[in-house]
Amino acid sequence: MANCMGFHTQIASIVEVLSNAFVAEICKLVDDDYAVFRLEITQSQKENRTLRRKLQLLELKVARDRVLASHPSSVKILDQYSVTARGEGHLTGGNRSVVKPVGHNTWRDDQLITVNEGSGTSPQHIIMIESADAESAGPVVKQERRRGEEDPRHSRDIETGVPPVAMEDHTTAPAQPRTCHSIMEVSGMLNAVLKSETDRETVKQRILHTERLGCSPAPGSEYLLHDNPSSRTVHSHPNPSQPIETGNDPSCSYATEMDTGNMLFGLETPTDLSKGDRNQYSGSVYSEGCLDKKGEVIVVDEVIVKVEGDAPPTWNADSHLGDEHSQGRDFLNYRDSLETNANVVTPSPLHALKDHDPVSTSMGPSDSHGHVFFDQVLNSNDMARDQARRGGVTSGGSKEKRFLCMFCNKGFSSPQKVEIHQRVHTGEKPYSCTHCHMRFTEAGTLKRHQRVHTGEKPYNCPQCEKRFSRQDHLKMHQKVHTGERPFACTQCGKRFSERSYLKIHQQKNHSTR
DNA sequence: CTGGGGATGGGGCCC
DNA sequence: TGGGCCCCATCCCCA
Repeated sequence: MANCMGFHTQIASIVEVLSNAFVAEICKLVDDDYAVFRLEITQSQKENRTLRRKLQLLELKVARDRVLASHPSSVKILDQYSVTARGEGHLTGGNRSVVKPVGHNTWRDDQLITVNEGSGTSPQHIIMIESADAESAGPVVKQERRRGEEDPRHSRDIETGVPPVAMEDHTTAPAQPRTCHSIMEVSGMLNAVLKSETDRETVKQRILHTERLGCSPAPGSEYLLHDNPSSRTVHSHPNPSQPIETGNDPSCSYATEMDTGNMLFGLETPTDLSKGDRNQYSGSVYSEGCLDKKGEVIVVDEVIVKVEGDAPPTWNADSHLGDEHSQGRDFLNYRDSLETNANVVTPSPLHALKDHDPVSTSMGPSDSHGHVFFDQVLNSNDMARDQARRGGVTSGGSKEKRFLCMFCNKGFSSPQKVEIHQRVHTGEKPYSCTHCHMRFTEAGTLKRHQRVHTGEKPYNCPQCEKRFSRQDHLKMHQKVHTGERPFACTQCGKRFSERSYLKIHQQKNHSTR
């Protein structure tokens, strides 16, 4: 019996040893395969980066060709294949960008946009704007981007003249907000260099944070960019008082820090946080196809093309509209129209702003050449259309609208209104429904929504006793009884009670595409 | 199956 | 702040 027990003990120990060896072998195999797999992933990522660079190069060439074709004498394009050595005071790491000081709020001939890519091996491109009359050339938007080596999502930065301490190591500090940078220098219209910061905080909805960097608006500018105090954060610059390389420019300095990671161009949808959200931004949040401002400066990825005179802007939509989201179609149409008629400024819905923009026109004669830049935040052509149909950016109110949206420059009469409006761009939705996952930008919208849950329908049709939760729906419904069909199809004359019906009808029956 | 049309709900803005 | 208004997208029903 004792022998039997000992035998069993030996058997058990042998089985254990064998099983351990087996497990160890499996682990080894898994580790080996994992290493191979990781190696393959790394190689694939490298290939992706290489292809991406090639794609960018092609895009740049296309853009350059277009610019040269339209303005052979006014644009000088340089290719820079070497990384300029930077001094101690500059950012290190081989992937910084430098913004030349803006001396007099105007773009001078000798001012370069230098975009240095990290490896120093990929071609660099500088478009040097030559203006026959730089002082009158109007505002110029310069935008810089930096693409890092490890992860482009974390790699955008600006040359601020401060030590690189501000850079965050996102790989070692994942809790840190991901911060990417770009800069828009706006000179002319606001006499200001704008700096805003997109700071992907975990708090709330990745609200764009903005801060003003220690400069007051130029004396000539009576308009203020509203800085939402609720979303203001401390900038990561170690020395906030240290100005950006703007020299003694009395203008106001902002920088826009963008996360380029999860998007081609723009921000992630803010409703990523609430994945179930059926959000209208879902189709438009990546849409960069909104030219909020008139003008002749086109940002083409890493290239800034300034188009002078009344010549139409040319831009490379392919690099940004790969998915052709619905909201970007206007831009594609816009580009198409430009390509087919290179000398006519197409009456794009975006250009509608141009003619109805009291802000722009009130900026003084120096703004005769306005801006065209992509609102890289939640830019929606719907907004542009809204603005256009409401008569422009400041849409004709009698009140003075001194408080400008930092994203689209639309004017509002109070900072609170700007704050609410800016939620359009930031995606902030502070009001959440207690009955469902829906979130809203305004309290009134939430209240209205909650009737869905309560079933409250205070508006009843006097003709049919049908009840509605909203008055505008009742009003719409009453067209059924009145037979009112104010929207007529221009092609076939068919009339509809709602504009959206007409639109659908035209899309289905008279669409040219 | 398709298009028209009604209903519904969210977004945004003005007052 | 809330009401009103308009826009838009979507769902559903019906001819």
